[in-house]
Amino acid sequence: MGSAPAREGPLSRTELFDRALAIADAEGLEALSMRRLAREAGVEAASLYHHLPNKSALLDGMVVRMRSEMRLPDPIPEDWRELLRAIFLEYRRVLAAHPNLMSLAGRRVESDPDSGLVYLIRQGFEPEDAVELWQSLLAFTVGFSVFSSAYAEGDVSDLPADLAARMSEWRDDTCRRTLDAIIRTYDAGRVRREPRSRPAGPSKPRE
Amino acid sequence: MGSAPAREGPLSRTELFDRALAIADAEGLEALSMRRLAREAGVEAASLYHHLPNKSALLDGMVVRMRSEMRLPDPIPEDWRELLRAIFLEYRRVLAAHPNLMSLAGRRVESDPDSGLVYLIRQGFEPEDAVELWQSLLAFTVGFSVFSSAYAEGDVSDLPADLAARMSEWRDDTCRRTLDAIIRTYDAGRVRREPRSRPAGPSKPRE
DNA sequence: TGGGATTCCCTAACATCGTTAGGGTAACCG
DNA sequence: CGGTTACCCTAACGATGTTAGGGAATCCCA
Repeated sequence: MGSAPAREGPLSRTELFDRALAIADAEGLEALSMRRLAREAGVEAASLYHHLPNKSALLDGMVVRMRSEMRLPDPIPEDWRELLRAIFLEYRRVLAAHPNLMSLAGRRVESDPDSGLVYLIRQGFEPEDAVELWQSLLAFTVGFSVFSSAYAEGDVSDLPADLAARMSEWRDDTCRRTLDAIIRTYDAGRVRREPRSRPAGPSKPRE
Repeated sequence: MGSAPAREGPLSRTELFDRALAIADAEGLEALSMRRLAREAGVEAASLYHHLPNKSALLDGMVVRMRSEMRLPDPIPEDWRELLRAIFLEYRRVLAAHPNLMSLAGRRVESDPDSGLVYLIRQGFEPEDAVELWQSLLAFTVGFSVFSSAYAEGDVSDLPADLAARMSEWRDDTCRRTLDAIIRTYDAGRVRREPRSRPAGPSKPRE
């Protein structure tokens, strides 16, 4: 695995994050040690501590680095429901692309991408509703991604064999279907401030 | 912290799981080492390996032990929607009671409590729908619990202060509200096999 | 009843881990 | 020119999971 044992310039934090991510992707999180990362970077382990306070900061950086891989469709969808779906399906895609990082998925880290939140509010959501919707989508997406990664794939108990098999598949369809369910329900149940865009059916009041 | 340094009988796996859970609850997962557990059990570290193949098996056992704390209301709710809600709210309660185990919450382990699945099917769910509903509820519940635990509570970026504050609260209301949203949507959208119980509105076919 | 096998614990040790202390060299800046 | 900083080094500390090998007690069967 490419590691030039002779360096020229000094290291940078982002280089370390990249290399760490590569190691974890290729061989799992438990293969990522400070010594291993140092070797890969052509440096001794102790030198890393001039760039990082500790290993936890390294993991944080990897999570941020991973999230930065999110890409949204170029003409951003006009309909906010579609946008939300795009955001969280994309989040799932990125998480699924790094299954070895799944155990870090719940790790909260500075500058979460919640600028989408203010967008929701600008779309006429009451802040309370917007927060609940955002939290729900985030929780579901992360949870679903964790389960769909092979992260400790145990046997599925003593169900009828076909059910057991189906139960260990975590399909994109299911994820999308439930994301839609959450979005639509919160759309229908929210307190409107400024009416907006399309018909959207009779908004039956919540409860 | 109760640890009788002198043993009489031999250890049992369940005793080890109990003690391990106690340690993790009290001082966090990183305080739980094989040596520490051994000391707590009045035994030397190597002896543990006569009862457990490795530490991973210990963690598995702790997860099972934790799940066994789930209790359902004694007269089991007749309405299956209410039952589902009870099951997953209870799961959340148990998870929240062991915040230090949150990073293990995604760990799949033998004999998951999916006997509820066959119950759903017996209630007239198509197996496909039942699996998707179960997976969705499970994913959301675990995800929400992970986020609501303080598991690495970072700053909440640069939102307006009130929003940021609200965003780091993960309320039971929200959990229940979204669980209901998922349950209701799958109820309305499912393919019925034997008609059952209440009116429930026109079942518009999925997609 | 005797004796081998099994159960259960021990002491020691291995490699590896995150992290810190302290020193050296080169570059930069006044 | 001289001091400070940036960056890397070697060496070591304490702790981790795990294995090897041995010893005592207990059980089971001839």
